[in-house]
Amino acid sequence: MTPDERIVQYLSRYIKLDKKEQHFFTGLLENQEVKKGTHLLQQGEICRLQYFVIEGCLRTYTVDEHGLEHIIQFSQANWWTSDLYSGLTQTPAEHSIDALVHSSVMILPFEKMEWLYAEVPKFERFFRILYQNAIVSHFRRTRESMELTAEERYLRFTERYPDLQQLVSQKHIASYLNITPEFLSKIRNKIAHR
Amino acid sequence: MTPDERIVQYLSRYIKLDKKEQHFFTGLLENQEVKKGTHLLQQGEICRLQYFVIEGCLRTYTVDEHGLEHIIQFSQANWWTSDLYSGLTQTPAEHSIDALVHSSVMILPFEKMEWLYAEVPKFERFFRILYQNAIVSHFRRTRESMELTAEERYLRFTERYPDLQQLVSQKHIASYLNITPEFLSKIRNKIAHR
DNA sequence: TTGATTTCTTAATCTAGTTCAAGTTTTTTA
DNA sequence: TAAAAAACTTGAACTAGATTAAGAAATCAA
Repeated sequence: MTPDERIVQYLSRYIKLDKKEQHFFTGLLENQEVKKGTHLLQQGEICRLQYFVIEGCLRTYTVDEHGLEHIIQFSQANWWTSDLYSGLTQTPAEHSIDALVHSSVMILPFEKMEWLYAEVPKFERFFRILYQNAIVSHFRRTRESMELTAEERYLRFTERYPDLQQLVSQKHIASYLNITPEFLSKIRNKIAHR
Repeated sequence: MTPDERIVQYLSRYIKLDKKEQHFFTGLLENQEVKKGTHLLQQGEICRLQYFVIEGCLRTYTVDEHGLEHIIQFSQANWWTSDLYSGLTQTPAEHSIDALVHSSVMILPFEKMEWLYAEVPKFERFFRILYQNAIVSHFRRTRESMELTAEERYLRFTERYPDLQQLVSQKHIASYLNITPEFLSKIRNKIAHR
């Protein structure tokens, strides 16, 4: 399947588009192959693009004032990512985005969004549903960060994303869980000897 | 202004509705006066209603397995709240909602949503924008919980919500910041003597 | 393929924030 | 308006997780 076909199939879970609408949409997109380590967005830049992952894995992260990286989100196949606030307001991004493995992404520029909504209002519905689901995930993450210990969060992570566990380094998982790599190592050791 | 007028005025920031559309929308709503302490949703129930705060303040929180409360969100005037996942899937709610002070809310039932979207598609746009903004806030909260110390989070909170600081108890602010009331008390003492 | 770099592990020491407990102030209720 | 309940404060003891450091294992680059 081509990337165009992949994203259209993905959309069909949420909205039904006719051929003309599909074509209009895919006409706004560009496919990009992204090598491992490539930066798609740097903190401080203005975010002009939204990324839809066809395959591979991206990370969205910030670097705090002590130089520590904090991974806010991993984005695997069929996930969208960008710095939404920066993209909407055209102000400098708080987040950086890069590829953790070789990836294939579709690019949808923010500047095309109002045109898309005007031409195919079904995309208002699509993004309404997409964002609705994203909010549910964010609530869950906030809840789990408040209720669970580091070990519990790690176990949830391995259950929820068994594939990610293989794909990305422990250092990155630790960053996502908001603990140090050293402490994650101890947690894993403890779990293994149980 | 009546509650109907208030919510219509609020909507006009995002979408332009004619009289007929306004009327259709307000016809789906009910106004409710909520006394301090009233439970609008209990963890475990199925969430059937969405609340829009006209005035007052609600809290959305969970109770963990140790019986500790964690406040996920405060909702003041012009904020929406509900347990979105429960409402969308009609499964038991993870969150509870109650009123921290006497409040006035508009109620929009989940079961009316598809009808609303069908009759007035502009509401797809409205909720798309609403959810978009909510995601921006969630990202910011996640980032701050990862990057900042308890004291820094408290200072941000007081800057961002100076009014809430007056309105709700320190116990609740501590819960929102994910620290104990004792530790918040110490932070405040430290700040005061500086 | 080897040397360099990065990642992971282990252990000692440290600290931000928790827990427990007791006293004080404020708010609620009858 | 008095008494009960809830919220806030303070301090001592504790702990989950951080920091530092050094070695081992894995990965990468030439």
